[in-house]
Amino acid sequence: MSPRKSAAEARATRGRIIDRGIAIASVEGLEGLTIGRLATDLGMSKAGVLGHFGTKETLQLAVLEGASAVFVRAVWHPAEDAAPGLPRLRALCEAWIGYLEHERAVFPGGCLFTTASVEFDARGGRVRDAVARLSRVWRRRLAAELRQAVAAGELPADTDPEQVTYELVGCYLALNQELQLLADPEAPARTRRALDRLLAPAAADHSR
Amino acid sequence: MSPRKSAAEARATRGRIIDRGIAIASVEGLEGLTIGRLATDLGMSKAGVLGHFGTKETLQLAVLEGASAVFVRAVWHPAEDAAPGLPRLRALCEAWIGYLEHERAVFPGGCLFTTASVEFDARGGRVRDAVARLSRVWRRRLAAELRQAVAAGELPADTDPEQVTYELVGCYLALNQELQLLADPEAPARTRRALDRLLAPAAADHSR
DNA sequence: CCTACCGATCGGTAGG
DNA sequence: CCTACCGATCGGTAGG
Repeated sequence: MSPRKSAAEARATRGRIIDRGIAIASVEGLEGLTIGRLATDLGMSKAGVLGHFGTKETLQLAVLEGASAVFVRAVWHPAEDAAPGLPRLRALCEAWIGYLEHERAVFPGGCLFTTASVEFDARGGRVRDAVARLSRVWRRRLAAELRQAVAAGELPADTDPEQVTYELVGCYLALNQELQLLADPEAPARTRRALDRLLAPAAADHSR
Repeated sequence: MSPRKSAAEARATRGRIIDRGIAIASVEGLEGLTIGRLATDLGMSKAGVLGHFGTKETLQLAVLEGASAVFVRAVWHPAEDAAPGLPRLRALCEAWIGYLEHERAVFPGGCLFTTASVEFDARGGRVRDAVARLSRVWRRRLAAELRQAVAAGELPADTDPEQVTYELVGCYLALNQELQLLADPEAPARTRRALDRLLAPAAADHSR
């Protein structure tokens, strides 16, 4: 017997559903993502789409997980080769700008985490919990890298990692808004200027 | 004949619809705001609700306008008495924090403009245009006040008003996220620390 | 993976 | 402002 193709094919179909779901949810939100729309886009029946997930909530969680993988690939992986501390922080922040500016094919409506964060921030449920968890994980990553930069003497000793993390997140929320809502081409340059100040090396601290 | 009450009553009903609509849209978004939900909440029929607006889009625009009036009353009016320039900027920013932190009765799901901005940033149409316009008006207000503070020598002469406006907006987007999604009680304090740096008086520029 | 179907709800209209 | 209704679409199920 040749190996059954159905299991691998099912996995491939599931991947196609998730990729399309990410694109739709980026524009319409995770609630605006409907099973009927997915089925039409993919040339499938609604039951065929839903069969892979069972419920819409499970589909939403799978789409969120898929988007997380995209974020890791686009922002985290390119920075992994940089030295820990400030060099890696700068690499992460530059990749983060590129992710918001250029991943239009994957996220035509902008960063799905920003969309989902605002969409679910006043609700309960597993999707909201997953969004909050991903947000906390990313903030902890940034704070850990900031602590390492402080310990290495690359950032001023009185730097508050949580404070800088908060300001970094704010910069990227503003960048997403200027790119998506206001279509302002100067937004990436403004983000880089803000980063230059937030991540100014310790040696330059008293000179500005 | 006594003056007809119906016109005044109709206006009062319209106001009740908008107030309830703001609260619902703050949680569910302007698309998630449905005429049926509004009718149920207000003990009216769907046709009775829709009759005041004609279409859902007009209802959404009216709710947005109502939210704008709330924002002006909560953030702009309290700062009007402050002196132009840096004092008014600081008053605006402090009222802005209070607006996000305490207006839970009006906006149980957080700032409606943040919600609507993300919800419509990948769409076309009149609602998206209105959201973008309100966002631009507020940014211009902040930039004008910043220019005045620079001209008065209250902020360093090399301050870029658009740059600081961008960073201010980012701070408040991050504050909204930390309050709504992460329920972090330290968020207002972090915002104030960021403001102290962004709006540091010119005289203190070389001392930090 | 499909067809065929379910009750609920959507925005909106007719007519009063 | 109401009742009564429209076609479309929602998430989900039965049965294959």
